[in-house]
Amino acid sequence: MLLDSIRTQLDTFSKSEKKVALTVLSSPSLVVNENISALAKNAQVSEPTVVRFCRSLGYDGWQEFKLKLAQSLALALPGANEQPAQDDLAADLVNKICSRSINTLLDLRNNLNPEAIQKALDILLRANKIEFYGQGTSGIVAFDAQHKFFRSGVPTVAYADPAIHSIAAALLHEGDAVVAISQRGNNPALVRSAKLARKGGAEVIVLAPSGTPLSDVASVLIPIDLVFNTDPYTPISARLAYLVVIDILAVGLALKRGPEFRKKMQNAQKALQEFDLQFDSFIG
Amino acid sequence: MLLDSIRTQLDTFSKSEKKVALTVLSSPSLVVNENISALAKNAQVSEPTVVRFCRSLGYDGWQEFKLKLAQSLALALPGANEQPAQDDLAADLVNKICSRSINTLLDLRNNLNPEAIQKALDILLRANKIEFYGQGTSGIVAFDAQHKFFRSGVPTVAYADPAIHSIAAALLHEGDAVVAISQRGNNPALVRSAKLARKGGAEVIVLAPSGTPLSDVASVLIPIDLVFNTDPYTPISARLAYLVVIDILAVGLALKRGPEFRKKMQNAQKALQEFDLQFDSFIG
DNA sequence: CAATTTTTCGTAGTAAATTTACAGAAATAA
DNA sequence: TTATTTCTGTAAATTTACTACGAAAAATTG
Repeated sequence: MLLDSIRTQLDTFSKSEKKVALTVLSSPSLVVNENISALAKNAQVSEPTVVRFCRSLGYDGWQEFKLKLAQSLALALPGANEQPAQDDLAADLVNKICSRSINTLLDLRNNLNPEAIQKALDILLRANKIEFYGQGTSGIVAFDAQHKFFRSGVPTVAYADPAIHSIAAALLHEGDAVVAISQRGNNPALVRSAKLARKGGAEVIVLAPSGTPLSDVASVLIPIDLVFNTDPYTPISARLAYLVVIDILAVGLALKRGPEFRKKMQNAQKALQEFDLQFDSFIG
Repeated sequence: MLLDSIRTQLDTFSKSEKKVALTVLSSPSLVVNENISALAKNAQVSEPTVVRFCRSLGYDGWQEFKLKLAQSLALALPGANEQPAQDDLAADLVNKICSRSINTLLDLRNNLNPEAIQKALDILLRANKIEFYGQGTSGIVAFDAQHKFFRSGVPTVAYADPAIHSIAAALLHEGDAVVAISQRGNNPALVRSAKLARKGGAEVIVLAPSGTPLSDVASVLIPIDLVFNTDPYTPISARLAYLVVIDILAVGLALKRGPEFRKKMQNAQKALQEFDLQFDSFIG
């Protein structure tokens, strides 16, 4: 969600740009229906400042920003932005959380940069070894990634412990790749490990919001600009976006590797089935 | 859908306007990304004709039309409107996998049984202790669940090892709850542990496809009937559905527990932030 | 079939909106 | 303080969208 992304980056803006940001957040639909001078007037800044604000967010200018905002607002499914209330029936809960998750992915689909994916895939394809680093929720994403890449026969590990991944990072060489995952992008241990990895000559693919400390040390940044919402009632649906990006990378790599991979994958499937059968007879 | 509306009105347009209409229909995204003169050139008409075309559709002019079209496209699933560029692997990949994931969740929203959720929540609310069992991919889901429920102050553990969870299951009593997660629903170890748990008096919530061995031993079944696709190129997006169901349960439980929970959650957030700061100064 | 009216459409010009260039102001560092 | 960098607004330039008008084409009528 674009608005979330603005909210997250609020502190990275300058004083005047922040005025613009707050105006946009307080009445986004007004922004979509008006032109740049109306917004400038509303935010009590000059028009160029509005343009600079748009650029800070990574857009070409006002035009593109307005368009993306309009799209983002259009995606807001009914109920998706409402907080589930206490007396909600289960049905309502199901609706709201599903809708919110769907929104997150719709948003991802519209904003995920294919070029970044392409670059990341190039690195992964050449890598001798792939390591996934993440902590907390992102640690789970890291393990999921490891699980998925491992199945396709690529040598991978995942670390969720800061002490461990900093050691691991120091041992990397040229030709190795790290995928650093963080939903807030400001985990100091992770930033440090990413730096270490790069110093050793490894490539670092970062999955994090743009404009964060972690994103700055990336060889390739895959920006995921969704809010890390601290409201406890809000499910951290951003995590879904991360998982889908991992899916994309895993499938992309598999496709690039071609038939060799397919065979390995089938073997893995087969091994799993045989295990089940054996186990079945074992336990009776 | 705006494009459909253009298609139906095709015959009401004049000759030149029809050219515009056909151009828009053949590559809508081009229209959204370009300006009026690009479209005019592409359709081989003059710019005012494009404006007239927009007016014929009932819009104020090009600006409004473009905005509405962009919104309309944001909502539509891609592939329906455009031919995916053959050489652009990354963009295609992003689209396909996102769309597939979105469809999975749309499907979930339509089919998830709220009554089952309600029953599961009742059990979880009463539970003294909650254990999550799952293996392989579902093991990651289990850990994710543990992570989420743990944060809300509910005593929970997650096991992904069959040997371990069968021991754990044997130790459960009345008042305890197990959430057994399986994407195929036929993992013998998991079925066995579920049976053990029930024998000890614990309630077992099952997340699995209906009609599977695991679903038969459930106190409450939350059926997730999505295809377990064995095609190695297909990401197992069913996993997303499981994660969202976990979200629903976690949020639902949090809501039922009310403000007491909210406080605990805030404390957890605070602890995390303080840890970051400490760690920051520690590593310099 | 010619004359007239109506509709369609492009050229050229206008108005508006967005963006750039630049310079002064504010903040930061030395 | 002074120097340097960063921010921000003014004003000018450019791009973009739109209007006015008239020519061509089509439709209507005598």
